[in-house]
Amino acid sequence: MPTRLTNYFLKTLREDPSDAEVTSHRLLVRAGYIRRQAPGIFAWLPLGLRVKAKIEKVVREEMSNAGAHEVHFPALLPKEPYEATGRYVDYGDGMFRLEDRRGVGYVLAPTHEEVFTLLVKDLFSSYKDLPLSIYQIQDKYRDEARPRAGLLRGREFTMKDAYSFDYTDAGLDVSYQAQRDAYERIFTRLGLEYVIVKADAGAMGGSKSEEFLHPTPVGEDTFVRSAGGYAANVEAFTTLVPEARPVEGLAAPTVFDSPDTPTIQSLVALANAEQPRTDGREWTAADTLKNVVLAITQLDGSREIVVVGIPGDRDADLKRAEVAFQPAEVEAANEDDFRKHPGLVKGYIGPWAAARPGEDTTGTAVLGEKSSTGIRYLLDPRMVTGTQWITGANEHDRHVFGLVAGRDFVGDGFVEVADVRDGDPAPDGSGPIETARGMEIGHVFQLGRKYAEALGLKVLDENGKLVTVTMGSYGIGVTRILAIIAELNNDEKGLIWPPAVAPFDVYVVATGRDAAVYEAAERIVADIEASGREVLFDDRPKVSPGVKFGDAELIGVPTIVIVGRGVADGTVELWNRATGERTEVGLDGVVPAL
RNA sequence: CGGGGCGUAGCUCAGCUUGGUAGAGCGCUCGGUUUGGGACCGAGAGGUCGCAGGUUCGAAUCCUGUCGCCCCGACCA
Repeated sequence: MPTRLTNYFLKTLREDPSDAEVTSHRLLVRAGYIRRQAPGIFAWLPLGLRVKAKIEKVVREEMSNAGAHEVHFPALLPKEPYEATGRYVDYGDGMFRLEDRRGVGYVLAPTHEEVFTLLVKDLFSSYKDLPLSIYQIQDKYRDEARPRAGLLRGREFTMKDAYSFDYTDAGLDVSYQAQRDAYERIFTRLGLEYVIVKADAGAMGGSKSEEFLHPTPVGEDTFVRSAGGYAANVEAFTTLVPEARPVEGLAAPTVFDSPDTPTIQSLVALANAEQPRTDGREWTAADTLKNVVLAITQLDGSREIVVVGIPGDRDADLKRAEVAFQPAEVEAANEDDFRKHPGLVKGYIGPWAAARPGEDTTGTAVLGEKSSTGIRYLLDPRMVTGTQWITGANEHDRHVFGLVAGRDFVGDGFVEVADVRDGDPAPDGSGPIETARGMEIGHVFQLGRKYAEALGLKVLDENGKLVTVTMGSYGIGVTRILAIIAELNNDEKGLIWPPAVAPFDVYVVATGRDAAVYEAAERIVADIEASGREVLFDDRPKVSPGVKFGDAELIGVPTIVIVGRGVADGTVELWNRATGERTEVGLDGVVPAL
């Protein structure tokens, strides 16, 4: 049966909804695909549900090709499994938690690793049962601090999440690769440009992780790539570490007066005036060591002050810092923190100080484990042994020249906190990188044994030994993909769906009030349906042609058939929504022309 | 959580500065005309002006509080 507009649940809006800003949100609401229920939560209307189903169909076919089997879990789950893996706490405010009438705790699942693991544990106990890949397409819940941009970042969203179970690392590699390949096929079929980047495993835990990012200026992720093929999320980017250099023969550090040097620039200018280099080049900000004081708050609420040393020409990137210190929260130290640590002379912080302030050039460590302050000191990876730096002398209006890493100061370790720039070298030697923005549309993880360990998922191997299963988890944001496709395919008149995901194949418009037109339209609709295509039929009487054409364009079905004044001459028009091209065909010529 | 904006009819908004008991366009209902680009005429239905308190003879309008929504930032697998 054709879907007729006279009895469809659809109402288009003439004006943009006032609460929608981004294009996809605006058009999906205006064209009657979705309706907002609460911030970041949407109802799906018949048209929207159809598009969602088309995307899910592609995902299901490729999951099947990858050997994964579909299951379905509740979204409402007991909290215990999440407590067992620590995520009940680790997830923080991002997880919806609730209680039943007896006070028993539940969660609305943000992802389903725990319950998939427990289900496999329930049923499988032998290596002969593995490998196994199972998935579901289910709504996920995350209490986002600020949902925005309609479907692009909601609190409820549909996700395909797959999980693989292996008993060897090699097996996990194979399962991981199968999902990764499936993702490439899915995004290709959906016509979505993507970049696969090295990612940070984040709260999911585990080791190897890659993200599929759709490059777009409005994306929330920054990633880097080199011409030589390196690609990584900026949070997972690692610095190319220079070779250590010999310390022998390097001059001792010298302390100098440096009044009125509140900025790195003013310090560099002073350095060039006071102690110009002898090798012909000038001092630059990259020769200075900037010591940034961070406050790290662990999940249990304890607060620690950490100093990170980075090249003076760079800023600390708090997102990268969050990754480096996760799951702790990171912020810049406040005045209170400085009061509690008088050993840090604000504005003149350095890892080293002259033994007798204001005088000699023998010194002592100020930062790091065996230092006077005992404050943890982490260094940028570029600060290898033998590099020399200009930095604060821990005295007001005093700096120090020629402080040698590995000799005058030693960090408690290295940390990737400095910001990443266009032109930085890729860590694999594939050349300079450039940065770009992207929106995460898929993520593949090798979880390893974290979840199986925590929940006790073990199987007997060939030797009768109990081994812990190793897992992968693989997510695709179905509703986010839908929004991105809408974002990419539209014009000032409305949506323009790619055929693979369009809610219908053909949109038939009957115009005029001649009964013969409607009879002809009925026959054409029946013909098209008989050819196996889905038809949305605008059979509304008493609606003017302008309204009908406007709705057809807004809704965005790829092919529109106009049955109207041409019927008298035995013709109708085929209208290509994407190109705007219209062609006349005979009444019986519609199906062959499609 | 910080900054900004907004809550008035189903939708998009005006009215608020200067207090006098609520409007427009679209949509909806009925009758008629119209039918290839969001038609027209006529008659209607529809609103505790987010909520609570206060000032006042009188509050959509002024004051206080509160709730909600949107945007930017922080945050976010």
